[in-house]
Amino acid sequence: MGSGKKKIEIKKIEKESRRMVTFSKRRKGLFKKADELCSKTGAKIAIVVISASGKPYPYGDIEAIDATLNISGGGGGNIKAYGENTNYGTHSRSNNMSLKKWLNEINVEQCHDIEKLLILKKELEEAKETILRAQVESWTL
Amino acid sequence: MGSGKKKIEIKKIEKESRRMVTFSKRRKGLFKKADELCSKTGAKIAIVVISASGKPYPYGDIEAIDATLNISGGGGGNIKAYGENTNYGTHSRSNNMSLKKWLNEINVEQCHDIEKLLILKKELEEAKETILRAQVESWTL
DNA sequence: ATCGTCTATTGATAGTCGTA
DNA sequence: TACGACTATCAATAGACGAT
Repeated sequence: MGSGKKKIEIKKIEKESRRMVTFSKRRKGLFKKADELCSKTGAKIAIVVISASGKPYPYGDIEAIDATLNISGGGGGNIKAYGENTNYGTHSRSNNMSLKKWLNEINVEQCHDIEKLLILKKELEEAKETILRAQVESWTL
Repeated sequence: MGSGKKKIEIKKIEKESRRMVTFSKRRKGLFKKADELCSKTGAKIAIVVISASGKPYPYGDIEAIDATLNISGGGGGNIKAYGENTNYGTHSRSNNMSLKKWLNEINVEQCHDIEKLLILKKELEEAKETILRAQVESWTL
């Protein structure tokens, strides 16, 4: 049997493989939490998680994010997300490249379709709650 | 004594006051989860939660998001986040108004210093290990 | 009211094993 | 190698209460 959860460790996980497993599990859990918060309170949530290896995992409407980036058009922007301090270097890329393209470029050789399928699957599952959602939409936003 | 957690209800919470309480608690929980995921796996996370009343609660670097929106400049953009289905209407606002300004306008009476301190504290803790690069541009709300 | 605290109860997950 | 399932164990939290 598994030994269950141990005490919470704030420290970073050393082993690469185990860290990936934890990342996968917790990312899933985080998105689920977002689902619940959304469903129960009618909140709108958008999340972007970037793995330690630099792979992006968006939650929410990718198209909208992408569209906004496209609207942004030219101009370089500093990429900054939680966990990346101002003084420790921000990675910049051209705004011309949309997030969508970026996703495609980076994920070519790694899990790309799987992720899309998972997202699609999630959306399908969400569809079951569409009625509730519609109700939620009409709240106040 | 409290009756503890009941079974999870996917339904929206009816009562206004109770919904706000739940929103507050769960938003806090969501951010904590993000903290843990970030600390343990070195992931970069950016989140924007918009309450049912339309109040934004960002997690991550607000400045970067704001900057990007500013770069975006003119042009209206559709605000779309999870929980808002494509077919059920997208809420739009002018991109001319930066997120920051929007935050100021809306959160004048409610934005707490505690939140800022927590974020700062988090960033300081993270700074110790920040080597990995994030690559998220920002994204809209 | 709005918030923090407490507690019963549910939910999330670290580690292990099985499968592809 | 990687993912899925399982399960012991810890974490999150709904509701009640008290403080502000």
